[in-house]
Amino acid sequence: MAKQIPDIVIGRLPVYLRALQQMKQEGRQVTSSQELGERLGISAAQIRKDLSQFGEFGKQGTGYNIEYLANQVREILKVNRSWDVIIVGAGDIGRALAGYNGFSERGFKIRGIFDNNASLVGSKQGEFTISDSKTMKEVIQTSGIKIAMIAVPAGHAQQVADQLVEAGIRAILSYAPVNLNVPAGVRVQNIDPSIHLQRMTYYLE
Amino acid sequence: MAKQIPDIVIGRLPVYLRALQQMKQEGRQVTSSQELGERLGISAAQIRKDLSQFGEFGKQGTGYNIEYLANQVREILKVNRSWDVIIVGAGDIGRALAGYNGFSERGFKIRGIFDNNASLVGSKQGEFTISDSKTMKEVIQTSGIKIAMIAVPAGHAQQVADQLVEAGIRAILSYAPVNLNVPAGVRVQNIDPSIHLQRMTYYLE
DNA sequence: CGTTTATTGTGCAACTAAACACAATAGGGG
DNA sequence: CCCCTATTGTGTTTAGTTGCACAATAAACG
Repeated sequence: MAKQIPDIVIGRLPVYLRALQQMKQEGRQVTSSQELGERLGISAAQIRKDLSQFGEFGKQGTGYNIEYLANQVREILKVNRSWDVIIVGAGDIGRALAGYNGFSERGFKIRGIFDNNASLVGSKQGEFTISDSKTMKEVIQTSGIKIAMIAVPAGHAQQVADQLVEAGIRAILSYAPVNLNVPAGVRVQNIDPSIHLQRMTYYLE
Repeated sequence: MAKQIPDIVIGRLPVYLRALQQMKQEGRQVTSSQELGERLGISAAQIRKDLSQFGEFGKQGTGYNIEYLANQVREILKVNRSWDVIIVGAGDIGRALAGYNGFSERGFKIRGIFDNNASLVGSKQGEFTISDSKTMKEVIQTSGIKIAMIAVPAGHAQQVADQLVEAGIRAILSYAPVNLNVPAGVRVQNIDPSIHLQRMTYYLE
């Protein structure tokens, strides 16, 4: 088996990719580890070493072709294709996620939004109709969906996560401000604005 | 000067605090590094070592008093008081943030929401009235606000960040999917759902 | 009041990550 | 075609982080 890549390296690749996509949109053709590093506040050596884990993508003296490198990183991250995603919870956050058009160009397609509140089920939310949570499992399994975003109140999140995992979900992005416990093999990422803010207050004043 | 605490340790403290607050709400009085670690998927030794950077908060044989430890962590993170925060951008995300009641019990108070779209200015958003971005600087300076959340389109985020920093903001939580460049002494945290999702797809399939 | 159990705080060892520094070399200019 | 400049990929070194293991000790129990 190939050498195990550190997760911290994987975590930086999406940031590199976002910067490359932006450079491309600016009409740029090539860049260097140094320029990329300056934009991102990361050392050039680290960028080179991260990329070298996966192959040789640059040219000495010249740097990296932006489009080529972006495609290589997409391939590494497996976002050179489109992943189906569902949203659970049609409150403010769920609806904001459903209305966000940034997913498609980054490798994701929203396939549905679910809620267990009967008064919301059936109503339109942008291009989506809110579905009953009871139908979630069937949708996940018939479409083979592997990724879900949880946007339900903290008190329901663990129960929702359990249902999702049981239905076959393998990656969860949770907006609920609680720690989720999931079996090995299921990945979880958390977004909790208070946590992010508290991480900065230590340094203030 | 006291020993420099690693940022990675600071980053775990809010997670510990959230778990402690939850335990308290469950009516619990004491816990141990082991129990906390199991809940959070972190080794007990790491939790003990992290906390030991700041003092001795536990009792051998017994563990930690939950309320006491939570208060100590709040003090370390400087969230044993309330920080004023403003929101810039009154789109879906800005409005969801304005309507979220989770901030107050975690040390933050939303002081205003700003947008430069004249057709939004003046309209009510929950308990807040959307203000014109032109008035932002004055509000920041007269109230001495240090923290802002950016929820504007990617193309405007850098410019908004520049204005905020110039007005005196020292910590920014950005929901815009771009890298912000800020001077030393200003902290930035980014929330970009695509980045979080792309960090997981590597491990799928 | 001694024994047992649980659990902390920490020195040290092991591991992981970042930075340094340089040989190799692509491409441009004369 | 040779020299110069820019820049990669990587071996080595340095720095940072985590885990191990245990002495110290608090509390419970008989």
